[in-house]
Amino acid sequence: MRSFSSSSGNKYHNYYLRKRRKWPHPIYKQRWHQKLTQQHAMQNLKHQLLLKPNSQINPLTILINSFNLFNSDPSPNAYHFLIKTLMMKNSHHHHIDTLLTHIELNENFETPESLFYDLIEFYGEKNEFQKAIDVFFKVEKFRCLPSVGLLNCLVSVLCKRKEGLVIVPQVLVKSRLMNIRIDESSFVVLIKGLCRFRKAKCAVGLLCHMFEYGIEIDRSCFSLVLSTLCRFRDNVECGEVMGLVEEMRKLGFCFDRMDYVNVIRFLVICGKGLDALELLSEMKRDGFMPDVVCYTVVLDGVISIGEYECAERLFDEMLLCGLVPDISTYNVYVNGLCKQKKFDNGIMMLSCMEEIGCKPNTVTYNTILSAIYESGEIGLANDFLAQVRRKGIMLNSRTYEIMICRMVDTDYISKALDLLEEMVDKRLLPQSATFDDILCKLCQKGLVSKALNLLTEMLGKNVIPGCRSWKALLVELQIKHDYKEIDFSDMEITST
DNA sequence: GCTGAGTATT
Repeated sequence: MRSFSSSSGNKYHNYYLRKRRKWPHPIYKQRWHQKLTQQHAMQNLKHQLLLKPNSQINPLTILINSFNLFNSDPSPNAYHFLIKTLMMKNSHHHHIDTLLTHIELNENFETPESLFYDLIEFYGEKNEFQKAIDVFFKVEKFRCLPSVGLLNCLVSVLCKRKEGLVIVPQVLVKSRLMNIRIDESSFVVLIKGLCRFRKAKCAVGLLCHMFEYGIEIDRSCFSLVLSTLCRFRDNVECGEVMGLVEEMRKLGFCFDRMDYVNVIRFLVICGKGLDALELLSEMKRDGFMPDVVCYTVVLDGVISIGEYECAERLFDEMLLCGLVPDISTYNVYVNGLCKQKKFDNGIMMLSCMEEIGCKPNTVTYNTILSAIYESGEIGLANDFLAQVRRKGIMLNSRTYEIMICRMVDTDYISKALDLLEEMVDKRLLPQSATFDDILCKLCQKGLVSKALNLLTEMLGKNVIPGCRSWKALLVELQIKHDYKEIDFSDMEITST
């Protein structure tokens, strides 16, 4: 009772009366009737399509007949439905054009934009970009007023492939004739497309344009461009990348945690460990607490440029912050010790790591092993290797490659051959470079028949040498024999 | 609230 007399109840009551007065009974009823017949016709259409899915009858005829049966005109929805059905059938695509021509010339309804969204995406998936573009520029002939959303749909379809991306500027220029105002979302689509193809520099250009035209720039867009810039460089020098980054910051882009990490990693890759360290400080000042991964990246950066004291300080700082170094952090740290030839400290670190529950892995052992080999202390290297083997640590292909490389360098070719065999027996695939090292050495020493034997054996195990080997073999064989006399028959390559 | 897309051997 109370709700009936409430103001909201009255409002609805009045509204209902108004509606009834505005639309007299008969028309209302007529509309309702029209809707119902269209529904029946639609059902009939669906039934017909289901009944004869591979019918040779023109789908347009089926459509018209279905609606004629109920004394009604085909609705835009019916066309849309039929076209969508045809899209799903590979052999029926050619009927789509017939239907479109019919809508264009023989119908007079305003075609819903959703049909064109579907069409553009459909042609996009088939990589028929020109057809997608044609559809877009013809929508007005279908009495449809295209929105910026449809343009964005077309642009995003084009941005899926490089050959589409290059047509986008022309499409945008032409779309101005249709009175479509591109907005923030259009720029986002474009920037995403550019970043997909690593065109970070162009993307920065677009950001600047957006800024000039006062279009609001979403920070995720900035972040995407930044990470693309840092990851793929777009053939740009480190300094130029940093210049672009600076430009973005001038446009008002504030780094968040991940943005800092991306730029820091980039600086490390460029060999600018100290700049990375500086940015780490800035990150902290900005209120972002670096995590273990971030510290590890910077630690790696300063170690690779030989700033070992810096590295020590950074490591301590990380511990003071309460962060727990992980295996990668320790590996980077051990690498630093090894670079300083502090092998004993490195080996001591192994037991420390065990104690604190961060077991060294193959990377840790490889780091130490290869550093000792490199230093020329073969005795120490062999002792260490024996220790590692005793512990039952799994050696990986990298370990073998370190050892083989060293044996080849120090002319212990038979030892290298043993290691290669052991490696292959353990089903570890040597890189072609490692195989090349041995083969070239054999050729160099004039042991061509041995090289050929090894080649045959390895090819049998599906290990393929690189071009360095082939070159060395050909050179050697050419010197010793006439080219045509060589019998390659037992070295036939069956797989590549 | 938020953390994500990021780390180690040449």
